[in-house]
Amino acid sequence: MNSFNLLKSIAEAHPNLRKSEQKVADFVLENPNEVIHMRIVDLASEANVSEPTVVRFCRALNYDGFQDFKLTLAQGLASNTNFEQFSLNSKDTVMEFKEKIFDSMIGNLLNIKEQLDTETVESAIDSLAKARRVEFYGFGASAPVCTDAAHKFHRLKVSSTSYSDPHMQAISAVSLDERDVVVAISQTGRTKDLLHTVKLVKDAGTTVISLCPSNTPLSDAATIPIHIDLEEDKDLSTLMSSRVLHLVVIDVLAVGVAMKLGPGLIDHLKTIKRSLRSLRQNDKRLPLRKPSSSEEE
Amino acid sequence: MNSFNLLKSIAEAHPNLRKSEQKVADFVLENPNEVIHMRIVDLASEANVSEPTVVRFCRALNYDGFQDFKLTLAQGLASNTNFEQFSLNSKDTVMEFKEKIFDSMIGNLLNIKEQLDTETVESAIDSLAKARRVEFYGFGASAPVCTDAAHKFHRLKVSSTSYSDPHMQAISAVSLDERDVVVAISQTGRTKDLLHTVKLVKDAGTTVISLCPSNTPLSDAATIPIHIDLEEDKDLSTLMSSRVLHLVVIDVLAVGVAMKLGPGLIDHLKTIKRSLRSLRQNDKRLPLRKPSSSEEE
DNA sequence: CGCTAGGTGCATGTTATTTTCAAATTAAAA
DNA sequence: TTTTAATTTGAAAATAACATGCACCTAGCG
Repeated sequence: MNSFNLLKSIAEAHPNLRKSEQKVADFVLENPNEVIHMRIVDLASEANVSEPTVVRFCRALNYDGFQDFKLTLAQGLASNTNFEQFSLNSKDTVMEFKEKIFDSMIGNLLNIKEQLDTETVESAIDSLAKARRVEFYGFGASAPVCTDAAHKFHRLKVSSTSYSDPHMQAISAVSLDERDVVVAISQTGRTKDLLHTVKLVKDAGTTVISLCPSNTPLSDAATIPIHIDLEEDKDLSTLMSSRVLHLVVIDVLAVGVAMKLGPGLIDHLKTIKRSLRSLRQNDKRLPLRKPSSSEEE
Repeated sequence: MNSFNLLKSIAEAHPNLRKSEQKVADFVLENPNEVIHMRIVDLASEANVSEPTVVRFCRALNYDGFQDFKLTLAQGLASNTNFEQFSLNSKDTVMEFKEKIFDSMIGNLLNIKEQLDTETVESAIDSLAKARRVEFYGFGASAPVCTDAAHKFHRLKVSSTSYSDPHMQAISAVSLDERDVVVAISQTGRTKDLLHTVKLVKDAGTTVISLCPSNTPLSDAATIPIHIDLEEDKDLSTLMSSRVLHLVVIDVLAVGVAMKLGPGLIDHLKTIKRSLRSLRQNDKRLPLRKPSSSEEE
């Protein structure tokens, strides 16, 4: 992902560059799309510097040379289909904010994909796979995430429930012990009631996996903290993205558990849909549909 | 997007190429990521052909020369970070399936972003903005989506509820009329109970927005059908993606409604978090945190 | 069997990139 | 202010990469 931020990193490095190198930097920042088709001579003359300076500029940014730089730039521009944070203007058309919302979602997914620590996820999967019971706790916007998670783990034949009521959580919490696992989900990592419940279950020796930003009370309290750090909230981005990110991370956990418990289970996720088929309405006039491409509602 | 299909187009052109050019093609197809950092000499020797052949190969594919080809290839690879459908092998490492799950999610988002019909979305937003009450109906995996949606619309001061119990749906359904809107969410578009409820509310003149695949009974029954068609289910992809896609589409609707009801509401989505602050735990030893970057749970 | 056309690689020419080194500029000290 | 050292910059040469012309080879056809 170093290419992803190339332009940004040029801008950052800008002050540390030499005067004539800055000229190059300026030109590149202004016309990145031209640059990738330019030869070093062209770029040098356009930026009013000599060719060696261009090379030095590339080296200063830790590239092997001009070619390497150009290649990386090209990649950056291609991948960088601005999956950036968005900010909504009240005069955006539907088309525009639709794009913005999707792009920012995608950008956040890309970030978390990079960020997600594999080892932490592995140990989370381990403990989930061994658990006697799994409970998901979360409030507000995280409540539906918990429901969904419990639903998913159920299919893996893992005994699981979700609670978004602090009393229910507390009641359930005291019945858990070291054989169980709690997954605490929070966008803030600072919800008092959730922290309270987590303290309860930790006292009983239960493993607590957290899904929340790092350096938060919840993250600190968890046995296995999975950090979900979004970029600073530009507008509504955080609001919308976190729950989706939580869902996707839970998908990763679920698949991991499924694979651990036996390859058959992966199929089990799929086969359940058959038992649900009777709940479905087939098209009346059409011949029988091809094996449905869908699954449980 | 011509770069997007570069590898594919090489494969297509393959039979039309000369024998030695095919050797080049084969090598490129097998090691695209190496190629972009190779010099023409390396590629030539790796593919066991001469350098001119490599150039001819590039020309045959309508590029100016080797450089041009390499650049385009690099771009293609960058954008094309195979956001393709995945298929899980039971021997995948955590790292591997993590990537697969995220990539397939991103791929699906990109697809739906393209696919989502702006006009349909606009009219959905219109009716939602005018509605007296909005109700979200869905079962199984779609139930949490409904809860989340209701939650979100609540913040827009739109009176909304979600039901994932067929009886509750039916009871509530008969109380609606043409001033109300129902959003029916389904991954299959064929859930009998949901179809039944939809029939009830349609009889009362209520607008029904559906989120489900096209050409399904639900989609046909809806007043405003929003089509969510995923690629044929490769493994678990559909299973995991649809609910996330539904959530994101609902985000789009919610933002649209917020913008329609008045720009203040966009802020309202954000300001609610203040009222929730008291539910949070601040770090005990640290000075007061900077204005929290988070929001309601 | 020989001829022709298309395909291939060698060797060379051309162009682009990198390095070297000296000039110039700037900063620092006297 | 002048001198000196250090850093920055560009000119030119060297190197490496790429493209092209041409000759050779192979295969297909008469």
